[in-house]
Amino acid sequence: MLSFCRDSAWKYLQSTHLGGDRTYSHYTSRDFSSQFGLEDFLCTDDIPGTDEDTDSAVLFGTLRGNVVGLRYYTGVVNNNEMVALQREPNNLYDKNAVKVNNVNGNQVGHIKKELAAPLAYIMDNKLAIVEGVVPYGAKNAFTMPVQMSFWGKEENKQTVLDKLKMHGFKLAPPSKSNWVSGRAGPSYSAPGHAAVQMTTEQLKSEFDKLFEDLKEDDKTHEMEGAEAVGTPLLPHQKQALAWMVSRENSKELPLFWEEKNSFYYNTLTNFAEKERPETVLGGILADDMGLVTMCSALVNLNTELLLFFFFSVVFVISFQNKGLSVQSVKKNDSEEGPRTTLIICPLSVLSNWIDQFEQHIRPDVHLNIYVYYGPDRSKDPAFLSKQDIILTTYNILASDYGSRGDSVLHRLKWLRVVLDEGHTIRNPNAQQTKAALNLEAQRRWILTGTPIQNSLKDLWSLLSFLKLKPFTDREWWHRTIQRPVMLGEQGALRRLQALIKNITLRRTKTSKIKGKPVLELPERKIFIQHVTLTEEERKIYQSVKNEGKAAISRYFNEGTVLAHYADVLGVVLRLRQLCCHPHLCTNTSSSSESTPEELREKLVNKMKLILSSGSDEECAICLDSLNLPVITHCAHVFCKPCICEVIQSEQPNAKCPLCRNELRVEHLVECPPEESDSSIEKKGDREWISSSKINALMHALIDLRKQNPAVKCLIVSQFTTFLSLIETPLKESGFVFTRLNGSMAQKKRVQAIQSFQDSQTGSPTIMLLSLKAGGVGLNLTAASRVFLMDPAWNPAAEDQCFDRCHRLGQKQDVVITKFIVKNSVEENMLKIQKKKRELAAGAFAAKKLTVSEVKQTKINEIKSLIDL
DNA sequence: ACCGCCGGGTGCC
DNA sequence: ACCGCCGGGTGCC
Repeated sequence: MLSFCRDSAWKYLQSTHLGGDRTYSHYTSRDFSSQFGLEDFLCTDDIPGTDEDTDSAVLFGTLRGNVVGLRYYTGVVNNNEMVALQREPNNLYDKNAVKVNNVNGNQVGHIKKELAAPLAYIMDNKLAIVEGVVPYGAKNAFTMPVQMSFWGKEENKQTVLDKLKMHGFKLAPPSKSNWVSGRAGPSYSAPGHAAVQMTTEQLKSEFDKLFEDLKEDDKTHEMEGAEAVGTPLLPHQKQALAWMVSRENSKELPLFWEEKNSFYYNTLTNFAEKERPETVLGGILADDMGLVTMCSALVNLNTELLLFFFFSVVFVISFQNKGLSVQSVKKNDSEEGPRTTLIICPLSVLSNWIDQFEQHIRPDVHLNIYVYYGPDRSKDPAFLSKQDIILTTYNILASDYGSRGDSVLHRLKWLRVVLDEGHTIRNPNAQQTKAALNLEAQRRWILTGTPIQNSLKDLWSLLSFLKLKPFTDREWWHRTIQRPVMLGEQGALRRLQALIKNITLRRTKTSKIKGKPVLELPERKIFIQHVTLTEEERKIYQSVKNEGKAAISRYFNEGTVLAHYADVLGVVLRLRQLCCHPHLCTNTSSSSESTPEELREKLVNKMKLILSSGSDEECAICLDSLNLPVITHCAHVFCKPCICEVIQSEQPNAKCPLCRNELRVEHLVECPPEESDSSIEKKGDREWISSSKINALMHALIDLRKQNPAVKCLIVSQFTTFLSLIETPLKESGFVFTRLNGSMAQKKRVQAIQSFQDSQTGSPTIMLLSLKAGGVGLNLTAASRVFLMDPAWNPAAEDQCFDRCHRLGQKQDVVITKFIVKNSVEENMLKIQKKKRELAAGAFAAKKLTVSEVKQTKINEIKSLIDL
């Protein structure tokens, strides 16, 4: 049965993404490659052995032990209730102490010391995860039994068994009845009622269906927009609105809770308490139309909701009351409780929210909207709590939260917190996630196009944010849902489905309302235009390629390819740059030993290369854009706060999350004060030359202008310096253009977007856009042509970029041109992309890969990239 | 009796 | 704890 774990469906579910673990040491080559934007190309499933992932755990066996000292603690349990075992190394009486807590986190007792001794060793060395259930005797006065399950990696099994044996304990071998079910006890997994395992296909298809259109009445019911909303709502918006309003007014017990003789029981953990578990007022809006329309639609929806609560009347009344006006607002002022909605979004979407509020709220309705952003942001709680809406970004939230967690945003209580692009918080260890989870709010919403990106694990932070008991604690989520689902238990999958259904609204591009598609968009066509390098360009390309090839061949011969990954990717990066323009490739070939100052400079250069390549500006720890980037001696770039936290928590022997090299705070090199403009100018000092790609682009642009001078274009590249180089011929040919970079200040961004979207003659017809400059929300519908100057590793990133103009509001067909250099790494990238797409879309029958096979795949991909 | 046995005091880690 | 364990009291039959 366990062999199931190793097949592909399991892999699919367990994902290649980072997920919830306690240590940083499981960061794998995937994150490593993400520094170079290769994350989706290399198919880097976690390499076993570097991964502390609990999902790869198997059940070693079970053991009956005793909980003692019950009379000293207030925590109570029920028979068959799950309990948590927690190490208490600072216990005065026994450094091996292991606490036993109930689901609510209240201490029930301790594990008897004889057993605690081996347990402490096992837990401290992370040899196994130990989980407990109290089978009976819950009402005992002094001691009670506890049935323990030991889960861990196969290779640790023997150590665990030996350690226990040394202390005279022996695990009962795993048997079906006690491992299949994630449930707490026999009352829920009666023998003979054992869970049915699903086939790979079933599991995959069930998982895909998790977020499919839900046909319940409460989700197809429509609701009219508030009077205060200036624009009429589309049917799917009305639906969503109705659903959201019903969620915010819900009086229902949360899922998996039952009321039983004046107690509230959790059916997953068998936990019971007198206090009613809080109803989750909110949920997840997971419209994948998001990529096209959802920003505007959701903002619209949220405006409604905000207004709805703002006016503090039942929605139905508010739209019946045609005379709704500012007076109603006043009424709210006297009421108790928080009145402010806090919206957190990526910086790239911030201006969209502002725009949308401006566009959709009737001008005579006054809302206090404050953008909590920038160095001068007000930190006056009195002022902030008077706002109706506060907009801020994840980075601001996280940096305010800092290490002490006492920011003004965290001191205030909110009427509502809305997380836009909610998957931003999928990494439980990220500072942004921690900061978001610690906000106090009455109502909580998550907007995301991708609720589960790759893994069930991604869901935990979201549920935790929603304060869905008992999942706020990762252990209960893992024990009751995540692991049982991974193990293919049908009951668990049903529970998960019920849960998702209960709290999410999802419509897809293909969703229909009353037989009509929710959304109709103009066509989108993609053309690939091949570019041939000039002889001179080809010479340079070939020489760099040969040099790189030689180095990589050497690594192959030495068998150290994976160890030299950074260098390999560096070669690939340089080749990609050379396809665009010879000046992009600033040679950073590493030479032998050097002085600390030289080393420092080299590191700074390397960091700048990574930052300016535009290919990826993510920190592998928080998975978000780099905040105060620093580079380690092993040449990996992280947010300073993120890496400092890692170093802090792993003291004294902190290791790089990416390569496990030794790390020290004093070795971190910071990015010197921004001189991006001057560095561009420096490059400008170099005499400008064109390139084949630029020629191809200019040719197309001039042609287009002849046909229709009003057509607007996006010129997209991952390399911001390339965009700078393109500026010169644009100016020469008299194009009016604007530009949007990831690094631009908010004000400038807004300006750039507004001027581009403007339809007046004389407004810019071209926008230079860095591939990842904008989040999902960025609205550039003025453009109907896109020129993608260089292929992205991640086809999804390309699609997301195209969707910035191919979205609601686009009236014309969108034509996309991808420039691809013939006989180059770019063509190989396309091939690999295609292969990957087919693999993802096709049958899910791909065989399980062994460690060596995974490595071989990677090596093959490197080979095919540089024609080895 | 450097034992056994009795029965009171006592009780997590 | 209606247990175990500890350590003091005690001691032929």
